[in-house]
Amino acid sequence: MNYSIGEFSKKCGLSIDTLRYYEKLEIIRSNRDENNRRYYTDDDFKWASFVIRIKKTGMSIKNIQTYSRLRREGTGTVPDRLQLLFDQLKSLHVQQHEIDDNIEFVENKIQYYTGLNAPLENDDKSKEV
Amino acid sequence: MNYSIGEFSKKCGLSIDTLRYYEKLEIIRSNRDENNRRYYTDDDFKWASFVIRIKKTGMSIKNIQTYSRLRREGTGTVPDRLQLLFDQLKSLHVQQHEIDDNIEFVENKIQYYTGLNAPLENDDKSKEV
DNA sequence: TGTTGACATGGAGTACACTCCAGCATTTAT
DNA sequence: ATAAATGCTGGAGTGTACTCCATGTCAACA
Repeated sequence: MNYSIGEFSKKCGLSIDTLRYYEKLEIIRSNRDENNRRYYTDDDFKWASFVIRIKKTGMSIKNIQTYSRLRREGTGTVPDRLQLLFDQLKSLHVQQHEIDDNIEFVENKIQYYTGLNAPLENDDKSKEV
Repeated sequence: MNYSIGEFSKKCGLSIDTLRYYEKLEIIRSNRDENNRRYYTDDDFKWASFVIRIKKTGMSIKNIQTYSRLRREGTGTVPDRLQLLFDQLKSLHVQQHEIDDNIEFVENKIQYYTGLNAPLENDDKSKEV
């Protein structure tokens, strides 16, 4: 099954402009028909789905670009790709702890404002934050 | 204790440019001496510390701007400020779940590549992502 | 007295990740 | 046959949150 850029855009959820942008960055490449129009295959869809999913994890476009290049270079680059994934995983674990901290902070602030706890900063209401 | 912008920058960790930028946005205001030079007080430092901390939770500059305005308007705006905090808390909980999902996804991908599990997508190694 | 050095302002530039547009070609529906 | 829709390219514009720069003022020190 082949898809025009419009069809593929609807299928994968990326805008037409984003697809062209990713192609310029060599992240999601397309094929061309006899009129120079892009078309995409089901394999392209699988790859696009992965790109979208890894992007959702917060991987930067630059790293996704690197990952895409490595993938094009073949199976010999699997260790390099794994490194990118490990880096991403590390970053996610860091974020996870930061989020926990942030939740604690905002909850404390809310408790301060709702008066369930003693004030956290000072007693001068005119200077409260 | 009063601080020049350079001293305050070192004390709070925001660059001089960022302090001036935040002042333009009316987030962290300064006082001026007889030569029109900014100076900051210890109360300003408390407020700046809060701004920096809430920013770390991912609150947008726009919402921090709103929060700052509400604070200037007095204690009557506490419910509005609480609303901003509750919104932020909600956003953090959403992020927390997304991060968990993302960690699961990346871990699975790593397991796929390290061959500890059956392939997750297809068996054609030439098409792997 | 002269030269640092910190500070002032307004405005331009940066990075990221798109998003939009002008101008043109081709395709599809009536 | 023609109008609307879809596609093409290169390049400009957007939003967020700063960051940098040119130019100028002012005070302190050698």
